[in-house]
Amino acid sequence: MSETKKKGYRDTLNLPKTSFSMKANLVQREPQQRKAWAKADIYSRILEAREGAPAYILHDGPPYANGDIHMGHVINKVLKDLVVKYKTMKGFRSPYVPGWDCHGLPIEVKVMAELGDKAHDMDKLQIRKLCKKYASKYVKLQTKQFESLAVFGDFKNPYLTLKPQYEKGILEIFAELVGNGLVFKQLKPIHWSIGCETALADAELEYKDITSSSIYVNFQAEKESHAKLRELGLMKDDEEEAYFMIWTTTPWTLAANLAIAVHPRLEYAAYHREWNGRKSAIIVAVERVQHVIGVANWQPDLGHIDPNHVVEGQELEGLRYVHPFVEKNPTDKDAYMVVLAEYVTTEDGTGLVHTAPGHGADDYVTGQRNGLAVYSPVKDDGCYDDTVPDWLVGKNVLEVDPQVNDHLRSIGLLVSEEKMLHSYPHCWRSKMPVIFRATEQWFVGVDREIPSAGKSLRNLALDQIGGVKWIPSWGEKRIRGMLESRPDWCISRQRVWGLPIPAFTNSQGMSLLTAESVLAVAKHIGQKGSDSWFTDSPKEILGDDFALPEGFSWDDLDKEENIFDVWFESGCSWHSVAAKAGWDVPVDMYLEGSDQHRGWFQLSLLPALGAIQKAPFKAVLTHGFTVDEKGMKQSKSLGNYVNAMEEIEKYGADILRLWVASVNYQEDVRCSDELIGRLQDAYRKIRNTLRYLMGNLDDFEPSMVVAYADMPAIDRWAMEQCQKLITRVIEAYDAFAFHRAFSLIYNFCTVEMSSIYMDVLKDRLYCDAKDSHSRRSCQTAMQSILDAMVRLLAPILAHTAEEAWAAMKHKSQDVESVHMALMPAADESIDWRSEQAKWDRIMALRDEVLRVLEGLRQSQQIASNQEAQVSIVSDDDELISTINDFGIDAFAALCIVSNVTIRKGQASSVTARKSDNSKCQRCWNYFASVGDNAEYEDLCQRCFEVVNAL
RNA sequence: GGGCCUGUAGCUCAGUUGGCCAGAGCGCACCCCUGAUAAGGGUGAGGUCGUUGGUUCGAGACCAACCAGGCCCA
Repeated sequence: MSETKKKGYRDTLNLPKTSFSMKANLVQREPQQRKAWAKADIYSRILEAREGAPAYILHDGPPYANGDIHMGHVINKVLKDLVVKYKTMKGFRSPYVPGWDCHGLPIEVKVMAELGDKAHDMDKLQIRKLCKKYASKYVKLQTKQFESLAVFGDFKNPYLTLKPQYEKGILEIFAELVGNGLVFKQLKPIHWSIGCETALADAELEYKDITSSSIYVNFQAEKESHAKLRELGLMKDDEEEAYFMIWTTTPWTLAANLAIAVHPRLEYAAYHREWNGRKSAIIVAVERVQHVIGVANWQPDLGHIDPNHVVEGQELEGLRYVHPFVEKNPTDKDAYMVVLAEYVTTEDGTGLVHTAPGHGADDYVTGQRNGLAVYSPVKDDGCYDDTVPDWLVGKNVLEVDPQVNDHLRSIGLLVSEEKMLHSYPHCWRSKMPVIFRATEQWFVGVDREIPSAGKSLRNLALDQIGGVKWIPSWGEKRIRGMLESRPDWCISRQRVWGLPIPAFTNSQGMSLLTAESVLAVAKHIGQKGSDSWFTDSPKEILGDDFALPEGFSWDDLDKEENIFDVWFESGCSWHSVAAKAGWDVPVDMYLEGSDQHRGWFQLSLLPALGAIQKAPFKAVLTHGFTVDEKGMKQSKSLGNYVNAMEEIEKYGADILRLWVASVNYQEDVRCSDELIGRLQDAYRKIRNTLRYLMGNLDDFEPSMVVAYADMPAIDRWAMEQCQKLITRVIEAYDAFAFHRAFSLIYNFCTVEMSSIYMDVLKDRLYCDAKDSHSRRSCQTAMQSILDAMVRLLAPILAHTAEEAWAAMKHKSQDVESVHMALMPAADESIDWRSEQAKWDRIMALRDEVLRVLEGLRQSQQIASNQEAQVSIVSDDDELISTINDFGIDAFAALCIVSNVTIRKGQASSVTARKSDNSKCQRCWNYFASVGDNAEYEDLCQRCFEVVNAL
């Protein structure tokens, strides 16, 4: 036999042939695909294809229009796109309108920083114009970046919170809240950013560790309270001076101290001490005495408490003290007395809490309860006003602690000073520590009853979140906790880049803010945009025909200078976007990172409940954050930051999409270049599986289909596995468990297809006659599997599935894009469930055979499995009949060996050895029939027949 | 400090209401094929199930504490 003749048989084989290349070249190929999609306006075409179909609305939460996208955006947008693409393929009309949050501090701060000193010469409108330009720039940039991930959506008409029509929608909702009596103005301590000179929302705070001055200060009891103190046994001696000792980490707030709070049921006592000839009785909580002695560094033998004179806090109520350095009460209300508060603890401090109602949330509540003023002697810039002692006037409160401490020390009231490291809120933009400061702010009250609902916002929210589907389910617990404890929503900001709060005031300080006035403003701003608030007169804004309420006149009307919290703006998107697009509210799904329980989810819920008494969403899906490969927070400064665009440009969008689909997004997602790069292996396996299927279907036509019942058993097995795959993957998609869908498909490619079916099939596909029943049978199975797989993969591998769909010669549906196709449905007539046990036995025996063959290979007795013949002895009748039913030759083919025998015996065993037969030079099997035909003595009978017929 | 969440092989994931020696795929090591070839196949080695207690006849699964990490808040 000459070499040339040997090689000659190659041409008689049916080898794979396909235009679907093995190399993906994603980085080059994907942009072309996207260009083609854009040209065909795929997004619109898909929606047209679903005209009249039931809707599934995933309403986009607007990212902030600032900076390049990061891995968090990638996860978020890809997950959204997976949902939309899947629901579309399930037959829903699923429009996706992306949005951007365009107003707000980050942009304004950035613009101001870029302007530097020039900012002083510019008016609000000029600055707003630059802000708009800035936001628009990033909307454009991020649009490109999102589109490069193959996210399908109406990127030509996104929703932007700065658009007049969007702004109008916000004001319409605001009008509802005003009409329901939920909006009010109040002097209240709020988080104030000195750096940005504005109030901050909770969501705008970042907690960082800082070192503060922790001081213990004696407040001297007033003389008029001595009698009561003696009565309580807290003062014993006429020569004694009595003190209340407080502890604070914000010495600068002492200037605004108006009271001392004690817990009504905690025990307090006087610590009697004599030092330098002076006697003092220092009142502290009993539990804190030892601690105080420690920090004050007092010699224990110089003092004591009297265990017979321990009193409850409530007995101290009303006792008065002298402010350590403010000579005269600067407020018009009572001050400088002991009050009661439940929140006082003995975890730290002295059990007596310095209370400044203008500088703390708890303090404010306590102050209100006790008739104290909301005194906040700090100006916008963080400096004291002139109501404080001269030595403090004009000083910056963030720098003044040492001076306050020195002063207290000089007058002998500072007991102890130490440094303490603790977590403290900072402004997310200026990065400076935030202070609590009382200012006039607009609020949405969460505990005010809505007349039509008979419930407060808080109660409505708590009632309704149970009706929302939270994915994962603990989302409900999380938002419930937040709703239970959240304060009134401070919606005003003292900045320029945003939507103005549409209120007017007159010179008497009366506010004009009614549902009607807000709607009038809404109409104006809807036409002219929010810039018009700054340019137009109240009359122009409200309209000539607006009837001013009593007490107001056109010549005495000023426009409010505050703008809305951006969260209020984005929180109205369900109305400004969803409702206005004609979608049913509540929409089907909101999908964001888990931080949005406090952010967008909650701050969309509240306006919706306030306006329409309904939650804006039926389901809320949350995902975790990206962390580095060790599970640590990612940050640029730590150097564990993954640049999203670099990853996309390096690997291609489908790899990133595959990565997103492969991880369990409910937890934090570990992310690094290496981790993403590993998905290339999975991608290649999947791609090659598709390629192999396509390669062997080149000559297959729908007319050649073989009925399931007429198929050889192994083909039926493949069909069964395919139905199982479809069933499981659809289940996974329906549960939004994309990582399960991924792993099912990937394992199917690796095990059922590559390792088993496609390997086993080679002999039939390549060597059987081209149009033989056996070949057409497995091609039928392969066609069916390919068609199902491409569609199951389409939401994830958006580009690759499209490429495959285009390369397929035949497909189940006549649609131009795989993304318009419908998801496959399992064929219920194929009962894979009851066949499973049988196949498990067969495959287990196959595994055993393969192990034995590996032994032969290791000892160099065989190279390929085809060289072997196998003998199986079993004591298991059921197994023997299972194999015989399957067919002993079919089982040999399944193991890719040339011959298998099976017989009953006492002890079970699998043995193998090199075949006695000669090798067929065409199919490489070692069959007994090789040499039977004189014309082709190097062929087996099957190959002889095939070759002879050519 | 509080609320919510997470911690199973190097990686990504399974482990139903507690019950046989803890699974898969990838990766890795070794081997084979060269008619899926910048492919394909086989075998194998990898785990104190974060730690420590407890409940139970029996716990990766239940409880507690702790450790590590994340988000949100104070």
